[in-house]
Amino acid sequence: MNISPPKKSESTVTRDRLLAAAMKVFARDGLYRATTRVIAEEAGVNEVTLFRHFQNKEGLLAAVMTQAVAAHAGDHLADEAQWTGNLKQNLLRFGRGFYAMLERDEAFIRTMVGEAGRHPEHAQRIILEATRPVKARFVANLETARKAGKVRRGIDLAVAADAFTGMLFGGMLRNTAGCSENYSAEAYVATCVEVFAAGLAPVVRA
Amino acid sequence: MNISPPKKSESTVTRDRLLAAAMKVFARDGLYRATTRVIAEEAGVNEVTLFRHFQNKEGLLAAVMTQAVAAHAGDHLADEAQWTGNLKQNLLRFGRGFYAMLERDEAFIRTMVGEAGRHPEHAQRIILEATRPVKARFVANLETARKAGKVRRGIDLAVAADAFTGMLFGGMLRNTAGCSENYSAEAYVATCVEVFAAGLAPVVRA
DNA sequence: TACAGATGCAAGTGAGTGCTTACATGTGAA
DNA sequence: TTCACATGTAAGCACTCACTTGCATCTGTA
Repeated sequence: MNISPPKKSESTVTRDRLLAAAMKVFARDGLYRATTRVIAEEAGVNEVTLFRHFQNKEGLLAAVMTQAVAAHAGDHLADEAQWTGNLKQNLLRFGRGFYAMLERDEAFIRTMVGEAGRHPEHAQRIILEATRPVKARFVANLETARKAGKVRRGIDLAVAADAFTGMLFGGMLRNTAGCSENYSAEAYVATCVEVFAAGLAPVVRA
Repeated sequence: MNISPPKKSESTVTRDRLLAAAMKVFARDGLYRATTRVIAEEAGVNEVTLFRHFQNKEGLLAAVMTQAVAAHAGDHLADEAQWTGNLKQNLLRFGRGFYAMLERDEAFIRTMVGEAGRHPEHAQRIILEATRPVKARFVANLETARKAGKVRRGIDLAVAADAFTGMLFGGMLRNTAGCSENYSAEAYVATCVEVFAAGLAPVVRA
């Protein structure tokens, strides 16, 4: 019953290689199809070592989630632009960056979406925690823009922010599935920004 | 090797019950977790009968996909409104209906999204075929609105249509995962419509 | 009644899959 | 050298799953 777990000064490098491999295989094969044997092989590590580190597959998954949150939470925080300037330009820059991030993590995101119904606790936590800082900053930027008179009143900016990211999200899923007809991802993002920016713009009184 | 496949005048009722059960179980448990045993049990049919009808699990999946397309393709075609009137109102009605449809099929949609990377051919076909008529009609409606002067120029309406549905799509995934903070689905749809309608509205020249 | 096609039932096969056990090897610190 | 710790190797256990086989039963039609 006792698996002699590595307690102190454990080899972090092996652990990290297992986590990276698990992340890759989970994303590629899905949470269920992914086998501990393949993950261990991918990590260049013996399968038994995997169990010694993470007890079981569930534990590995949990660790991957935690690490994924930590890995992506810092994304796009280097966004130091003043949103008092051209709203459309700012939205375009943010939108492109956000879309690129979505596209980069497509495989993992897909498994998360698919498995969210089966692992609500895990999925919800990872999505919320991974999204929160980006969203908070985005909303703050939109508020800055509003204070500068670039955004009209009467719109809940938190919801609008989710609408914008949701738009990019839905588009990424469609595009990467090859279900977009005759236009590029860049064109999609540009149109999203075009419409969204105009949708937020203050009403011009004639 | 020969499984004596039912050839003529096969019992369609058994087949349909298997398809319905498969749809349900695939959506609930995911394409991989779903087992032929459970599907057969859910259909109130012997497992062997399942194989006699569909040869193997893959064949069952293909049949489910085909049927799903047929089942949903006719959705929302009863949209006879003239889009020459109030754009926001029309968008709101369409948006609500579309969102409701997404919400109704959430489980199945999630598995499709998750599995799209693993079954590109199937997924792509089903998404395209299931989406095309709704999208075509929506785009046509937007064009009608534009001809009536309710929509500005300079926007590719096909892309904009995808942006709008993508926005609802992304929002549905977020909402149903419990990752939306402090607002309802209805509020989300309303905000989407508000922003999108304003984004399409002709520019008012001062 | 006779027959064929659709279904049920019981049992089994072979291939994974998560996880365990027992034992051997390498390595760095005391 | 010694010893603890991390890892490797080999084997296996219990279980599930897709899929098969052989035979019995029912039901509608000719």
